[in-house]
Amino acid sequence: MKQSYHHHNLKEALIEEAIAFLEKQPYESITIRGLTNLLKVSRTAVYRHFSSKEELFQAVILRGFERLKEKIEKVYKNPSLTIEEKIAKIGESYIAYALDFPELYRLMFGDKLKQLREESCEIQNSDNQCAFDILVALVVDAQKENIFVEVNPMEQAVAIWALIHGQASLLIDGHPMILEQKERLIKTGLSMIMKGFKPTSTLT
Amino acid sequence: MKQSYHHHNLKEALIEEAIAFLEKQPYESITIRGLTNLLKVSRTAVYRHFSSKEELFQAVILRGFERLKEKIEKVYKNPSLTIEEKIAKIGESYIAYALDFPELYRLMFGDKLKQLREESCEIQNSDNQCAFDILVALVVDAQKENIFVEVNPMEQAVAIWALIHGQASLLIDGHPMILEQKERLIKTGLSMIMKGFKPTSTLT
DNA sequence: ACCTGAACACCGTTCAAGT
DNA sequence: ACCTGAACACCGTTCAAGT
Repeated sequence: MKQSYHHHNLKEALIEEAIAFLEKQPYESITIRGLTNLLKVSRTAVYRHFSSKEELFQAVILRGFERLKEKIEKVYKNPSLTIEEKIAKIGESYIAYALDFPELYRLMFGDKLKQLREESCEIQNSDNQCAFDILVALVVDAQKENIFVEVNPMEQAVAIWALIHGQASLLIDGHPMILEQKERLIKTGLSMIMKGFKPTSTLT
Repeated sequence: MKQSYHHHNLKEALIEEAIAFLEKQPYESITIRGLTNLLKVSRTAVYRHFSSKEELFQAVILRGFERLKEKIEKVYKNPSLTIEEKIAKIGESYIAYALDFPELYRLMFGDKLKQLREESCEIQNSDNQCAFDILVALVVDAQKENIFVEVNPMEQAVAIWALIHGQASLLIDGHPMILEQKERLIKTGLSMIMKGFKPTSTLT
């Protein structure tokens, strides 16, 4: 079992352990010494797989985006859901993810190394989409069914993303009062999206 | 001139210099040695005014919130603006502030010491309001003039705040593409707020 | 209300030398 | 593909002793 680290598992084990650490302490206070001690390897072993602490956590961030994308994709590809339900459920899933892994989420959307974030889509299989691309596709669907007014889908997608991301951020880092009202806030946000983009609402 | 630091200005100078540093480098890479070298004081002089680096930056965060509040308050109290204009202009000002001082903004809304953030209102003069309170007041005004549907003003205020904050975050840390579309994104976000909350839009 | 200078514990990272 | 052990530069912070 310990032998396994000697062959091909250490890289993976480091990423998984780093994610586990992030659930208990912030990025800044995680040390390579602490990580390696827990994995029972030497501190220098990290440098066989990553050139620096930062590069290790780039891999962690990438993993975080992959998982978020999988979660969202699962909702998008669920054939039993209407488009309205998908929009609602993707928002909920997204926010749930942020609340489940707050420090990982902070790292993903913080400012530590954005170069990699731009790559993060191309790294994946060529038939895959970014989490954002899924949202854009959903907006296009909504426009086709006349649920959303027909403007540039990217703009609507970014606005929705900003709202959800903002809600997630405020729930994680904001005033405790906000967290108490979680359910109602999600509902209000959703109603803001739906009625705001609905073409029948344009009689002033 | 140098004498002034010996009397009462060092605390203030440290805060101002720290904010200036934040415009050029991230919080993590700012060192107390670098700060004090530039101010021509000894490294240990900081501890006459702050018990730690963290406490110094708590003061910086507080200053950041004060300035943001002033900026928003100025718009709110401008009698020549309609409520719609105020909503639009507060959003723009807020986002402009985040783009002008990205690292300060990250610090303000990151997770470094939220204890102080909860105090940040009470520390100010008793006749003052939080930036958020101003937004709530504006929402109440909008409800009175029938621009917004009458639900709990807090919920609408948080939803708006989340959207603006999310936009600011994505503009600062997101894909460069988003920054290029800044003007249109702000416009789309505003339209999402207005039409979404507008009571006349409720015919499905 | 500052100064100097030395020291401490703790980092990430490097290197030499092993298996 | 790991190990040990020593070392380096750089932190925040503390302390003793000054003015």
